[in-house]
Order: sequence, then structure tokens, then C-alpha cells
Amino acid sequence: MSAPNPRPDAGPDSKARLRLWLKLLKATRTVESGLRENLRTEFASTLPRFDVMSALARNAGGLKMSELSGLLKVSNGNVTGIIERLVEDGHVLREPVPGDRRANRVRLTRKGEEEFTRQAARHEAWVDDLLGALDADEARTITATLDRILTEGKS
Amino acid sequence: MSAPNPRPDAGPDSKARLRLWLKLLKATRTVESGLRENLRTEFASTLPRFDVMSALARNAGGLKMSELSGLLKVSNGNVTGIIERLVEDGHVLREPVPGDRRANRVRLTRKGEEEFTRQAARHEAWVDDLLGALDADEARTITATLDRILTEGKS
DNA sequence: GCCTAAACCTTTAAGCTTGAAATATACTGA
DNA sequence: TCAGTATATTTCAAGCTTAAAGGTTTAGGC
Repeated sequence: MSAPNPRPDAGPDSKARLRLWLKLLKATRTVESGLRENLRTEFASTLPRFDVMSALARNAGGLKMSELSGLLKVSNGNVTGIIERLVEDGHVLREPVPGDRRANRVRLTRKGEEEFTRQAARHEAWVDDLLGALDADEARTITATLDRILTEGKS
Repeated sequence: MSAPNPRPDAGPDSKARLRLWLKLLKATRTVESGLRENLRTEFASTLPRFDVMSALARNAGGLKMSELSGLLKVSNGNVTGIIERLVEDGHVLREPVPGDRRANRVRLTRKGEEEFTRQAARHEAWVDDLLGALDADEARTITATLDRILTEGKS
């Protein structure tokens, strides 16, 4: 009489999960907003650009466009535009992939590496400040729990 | 010798906080992406539109544009465009504010209310599913901890 | 070799987002 | 009154984002 269908409707814990989702969203947007503001005023840059440079910094050999969009979980067309602007800035370089004329490999220039090093140091300090209400143990605990959303994803 | 400056650099817990931030971002984007996809395919709508309708549903008397952008923590120009499209859809109504010809009050139409009711039920079920890896207690714990990021924000 | 499917990437259209400038209205204090 | 300031909103330019469509190139049967 109570739950006729397997999973078309919300379960008994749905309210707690809904509240978590709203809080998650608000917290993320608050931090994002702070970071965006800082990137804009201190480096005249943006969060998407920083994310791309961060991915490239972790992969010194460069990445294909498709690897980049896969890592960042954004659409492929999206990456095209961001890279375009990073190339204009001289932070990123496109080079052909030997043996596959469809693909491009993209990597940081020397200038891009230096710029990213500066930005990454400040970025870490900003995050440290924005999440300063939580101590290291709390941070690790939430990190682990959030990870289960990603790894135990249903359907 | 170790920490010459008060807070220009990252503190000792900064790595844990940085990892938390990256996880927070990834989890949020994953859930957002699922919700966006569902809203698109089931309702031909978007997350920003849902958010606006949700705010209006909670305020039956309507909201001024500035109240709306304040609640949603987005720029005022942003709300203008979203409302514009919701008005086209017949979901939202603009009306003058008596005594202040600068302001508009905005509220759901009957059609908008009915549509939101349908969407909200599905939305709750989607969230329930996307966050299904966590039980109610875990959800409440993280919610409370995340809240401290918002309420104990520094600087 | 040839042909189809797949992979890689860009382009496009539509919409979201911001910060800043522009408009219009309201208020406040000489 | 009237100037100056504050408030409410829109407009604008730039950039981000997606999904879908388009163009190339590669890979796999046959």
C-alpha cells in the first residue's frame, strides 16, 4: 500500500538528501564565486582557464583535446574555445600528434608553466581560506564520504 | 623560520582542504550534470529555470527581481534573461510594484505552479537517486559540516 | 582495395553568467 | 525646489557551456 513502484518516486531519506544537495550547491557556488573573483582581480583569468592549465600542468607531455575534455568532464566543444583563448595568451601550444592527423596535442608553454605556478600557489591559499572553517580531519572525512557519491553512483 | 607571514600563504591543512575542494567540485558537477540532463529530456527545461521557479514557489506573493537575484546569489542581469524566457513560456508573470515604478514583482502563473509541482517531485527523486550512496545520517552530518563553510566564512 | 563505422575535433545555435555601463525612479538634505 | 545620491532594473560585451551537426581522418571487415 505504501510503495507501489520500485524507484520512480523519492525514498524515505529523500528529504535529508535533498537538503544535502542544496547545501552542497550553495557551498560550492560560494567557494567558486570567491575563487573566480580572485582569479579575475589578481590574474585577469577565469576558473575554466585555471582548470585547463591545472590539468595540463599535471601532464607535462601534453594532452589530446579529447583527453582534456574527458578529465574535466566538460563537452569537447567547450574545450576548443578555452584552448583557443589560452593559445592567444601564449600559455598553451597546439602540436600535431604523429600518426594521427585527426588529433591535436595541447601542452603548456614555458610561459604557461610559470604563470600556472604562480596561480596555483595563490589558489591553494584561497581555498585554504575559504574552507578555513573546517580542520584537516573534517576535510578528510567529508572528502571520503563525498567520494562515495562518485564511486557508488546508481543507475 | 617556518611561517613568516600571517596569512598570505597556505596553512598546514591546506592540502586536505584543497583535496576537499576538488572533490566537492567534482561531486557537485556530477549531480548537476545528471539533473540538467533529466530536466532537459523530461521537461525541456534547465537548471537555472528550475532554480528560479523553485524560489518563486516558496514565495507565493512574488519576488522583486533584486530579491530573486539575492536569494539565488547570481547577478541581477542574469535573472533578467531567465525571467524573460519563463515569461515567454507562460510560467511567470511580471507585475508592477505599487508605489515604486522602478521595481517589478515576479510570480508564478497558475500554469507555472502546476509545472513546478510536477518538476519538483521528479527533482526530489533524481536527487534521492544521485545521492543514494549516502544514508540519511551521513547526509545530515555532511550538511551540517558544509554549513560551517557558509556561516564561518573568513575575511 | 573499398566501404562502413568509429574516433577526433570544430562549428553552430541557444542559453547561462558575470561585471560594468546605462536608465529610470526614488529619496534626502540643503 | 533641486541637486546629489541611492536603489531597481536592463542592456551590453565577453566568455562559458551544452547538445547537435558537420568535416576529417582512421580502423575494421570483407
